Amino acid sequence: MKEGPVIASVAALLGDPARANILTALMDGRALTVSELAQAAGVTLQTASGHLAKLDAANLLVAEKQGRHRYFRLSGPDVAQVLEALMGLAQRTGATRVRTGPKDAALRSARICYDHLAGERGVALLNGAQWQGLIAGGQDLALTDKGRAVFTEFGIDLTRLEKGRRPVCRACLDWSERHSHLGGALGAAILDRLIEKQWVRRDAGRVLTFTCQGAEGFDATFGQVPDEDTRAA
Amino acid sequence: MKEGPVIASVAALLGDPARANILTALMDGRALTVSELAQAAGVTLQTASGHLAKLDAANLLVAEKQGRHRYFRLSGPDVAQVLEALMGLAQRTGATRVRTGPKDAALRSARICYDHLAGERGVALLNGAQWQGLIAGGQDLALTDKGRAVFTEFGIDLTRLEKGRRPVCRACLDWSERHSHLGGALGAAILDRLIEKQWVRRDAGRVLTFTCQGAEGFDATFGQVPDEDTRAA
DNA sequence: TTCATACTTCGATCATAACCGAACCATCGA
DNA sequence: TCGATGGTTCGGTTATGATCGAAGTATGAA
Repeated sequence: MKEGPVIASVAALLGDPARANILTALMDGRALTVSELAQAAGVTLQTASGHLAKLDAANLLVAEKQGRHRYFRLSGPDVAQVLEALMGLAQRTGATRVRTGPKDAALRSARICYDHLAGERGVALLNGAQWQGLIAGGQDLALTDKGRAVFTEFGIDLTRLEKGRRPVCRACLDWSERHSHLGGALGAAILDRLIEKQWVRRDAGRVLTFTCQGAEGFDATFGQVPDEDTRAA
Repeated sequence: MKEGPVIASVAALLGDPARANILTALMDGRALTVSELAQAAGVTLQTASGHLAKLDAANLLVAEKQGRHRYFRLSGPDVAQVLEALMGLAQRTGATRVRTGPKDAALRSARICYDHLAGERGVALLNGAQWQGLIAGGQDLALTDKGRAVFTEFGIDLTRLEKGRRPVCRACLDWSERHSHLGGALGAAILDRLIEKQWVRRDAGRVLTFTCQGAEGFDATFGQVPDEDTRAA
């Protein structure tokens, strides 16, 4: 049984600019309405409706109806990951003239990948957590006792995370950095907390912007530094 | 600048069954001729020629002429990785009726990803190497001193690997296992060595089959076991 | 109940691209 | 040099699919 047609059926869905724009608009983990997605894709409502029906039928999206509004979101983090992989490949192969504007640098620095922190900051988070012994296991990531203490102190309800079906710690390959950042339920919870503490704010699209205070706090909490005294702040 | 069209341009290339078959046929890292690829894709020579021209122009493939033969191979491991990512997404979203035949199980057990070991065995290799302290760093993988000794003893010329441009240790996400296996120059060298020692042989397509002796030797060398006494064999 | 808004469906248009037969070009070996 | 083999290019065919105007359905608010 050939694998080509299976790959092609998924890839063909991504191979239309309007549909790719729709999926990209959803990469920050939010749910958007048909109208919003039509606008994001630059097509009419009816065209967007047809595209969304296809993506829904293919289980790339999940739809929820709220009154007369129909909200769509990505069906899982692996969709975002495939999109990121394709962007990385496009860049490496020259399919995109890399116009290094401020937005590109911002995306590289810190962005949302589905629901967790990605980019340089995202990779730094995972590397720092491992360096400090909060997360162990290399590939089968797991919280250490020390990590449980630190993340609990940081404001994360670990027992709630562990009750869910989603793996707590999951390495998620970051294509702008070519290393992994932290996905999974913990990755998502950390991003929520960062935003809650106003260390980070959502910016245009998937861009995340650290506040000055937030960058300091982040580095102090998750940086690869001699940890005990710098974290007294 | 929207990312949709960039993603779509790459994805559209993968979205044709014949082209996807061509790329899949090259996923085991070999270079094949136009005729061989036409056969693998199930199209005529002239159709394959057109497809290959497109993939070549997009830098997804690299072509080499040898007399009247024209050989193509993937332009890098990230192409294989994108294909694996798409296969994983296809499976999760139900785009493939998972007919669990022996071939699927064999691919899951051990297969070639570009030029290194993937599947259960591939993940076990990386996990075991980290468990034994041969490779450190979680995400920024690096050889330890102990690892240098063990891999050298295993028959790998590390100084040659380090002279090349390719990173020695690289985590490569394994989509059948949802964890990373070991890519990079070391991953490739290990697979070469496994084949050389006849612990593994190439089988149909990308399937790798461990010999009995090879499975034992592999587990003894790279398994997550109390290492000192079992490795005396 | 009526009107406004969100969304879906239908039908027609039109551009695109995969496909293959035929012809041509390039290389190899007798 | 000729014939065989590998591969490219050309031209015509045909199926596909994105697009949008128009019309219809569903929901919410006044």
